[in-house]
Amino acid sequence: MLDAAVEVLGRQPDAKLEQVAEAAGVTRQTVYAHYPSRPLLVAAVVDRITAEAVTALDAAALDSGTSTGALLAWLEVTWRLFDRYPLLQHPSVTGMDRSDSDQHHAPVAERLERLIVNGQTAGEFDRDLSPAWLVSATVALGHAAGVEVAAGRMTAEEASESLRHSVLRVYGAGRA
Amino acid sequence: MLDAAVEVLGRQPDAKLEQVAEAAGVTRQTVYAHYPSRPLLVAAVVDRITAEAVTALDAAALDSGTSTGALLAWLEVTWRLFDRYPLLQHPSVTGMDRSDSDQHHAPVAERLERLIVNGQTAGEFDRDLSPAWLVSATVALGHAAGVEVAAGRMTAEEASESLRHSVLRVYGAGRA
DNA sequence: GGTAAATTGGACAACGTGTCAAAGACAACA
DNA sequence: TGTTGTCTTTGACACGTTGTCCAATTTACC
Repeated sequence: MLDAAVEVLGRQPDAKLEQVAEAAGVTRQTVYAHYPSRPLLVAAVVDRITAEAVTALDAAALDSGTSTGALLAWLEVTWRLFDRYPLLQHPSVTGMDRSDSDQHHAPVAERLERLIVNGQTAGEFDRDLSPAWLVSATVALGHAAGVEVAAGRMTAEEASESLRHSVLRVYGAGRA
Repeated sequence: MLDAAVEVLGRQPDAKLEQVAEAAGVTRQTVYAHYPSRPLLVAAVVDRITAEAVTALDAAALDSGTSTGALLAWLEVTWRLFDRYPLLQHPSVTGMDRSDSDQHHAPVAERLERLIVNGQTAGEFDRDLSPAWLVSATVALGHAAGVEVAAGRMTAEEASESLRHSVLRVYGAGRA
């Protein structure tokens, strides 16, 4: 049933609980029996997607090779997920950060922060922006790229390229 | 009465129409008489704020001096507005972009795009990222900085500094 | 003063969320 | 076979917000 929720809410974040229930082959009240409120359900969905992301991320071996390579791999993996699950761009998730839970997608951000620190101490990335800010900036730029694509103002390739380019610049990477 | 709406919704984007009406000294139905739906009302509010922004922007004489200076001035002005009106960070406005109206806050983005083009042709900014993307990236970074402050993870000064630093890097400015 | 406009008050439908209680299904266990 | 406990279903309902309608009333203008 979480599967159904991931399927429905992942693609259509505004779907009503009734539709989730229907997709799961159950009743609305049964959904409530498992997840007391909508936000809690969404949180569970995000957790599941996060787990998927972590798997993909760890398969990408971020700790080997250059930090720049790892960064690009991270962008590649998360970029794919963002376009598979529009939910991740949706306010109900984006806005979730500041209120109660940073813990949900934390593992993903954590891996990024780790590779940033590696890159900074290795001298690959510039050291005068804090890792925490760079994480936020990276996510923000990825979000922007996704919006451009969704709005039809850029192709997925253009956006992806601009994103890589921009992020590398913010990190102060790629200078001799 | 638009004044009241700006006051209330600008600071508290989730405020109910009743509160807007109360602040305006009228009834809920009277609000509906002027603005048929909530989205239309917030659109009007955004328009008003945009006008305020344009005034401030034009007072800053963006077309004189270096493009870098103009960029920093643009950031300064919009940064101030973003923190005076949390509504601008709210989903109802942020999400408004992609659906129906880009025209509302367009003048602000347009001025940024213009100075980007100036900077690029003058060789002050790098030319291999499109102005349109740089606009989106700038707004996204500004948004991220605002969120960091709102979440208490950075002070307004730290965020503002990181924002300036990051934006300049994305633009490819500040290199010998 | 009289007319047209705007405002008010009250009531109401629609919609989604969340709650509750009672009946039904189904397994495990004796 | 019967019983117990859990999970699901069904139907109903409260609640809050948005949006609509209308008759009565105030306001403003000529």
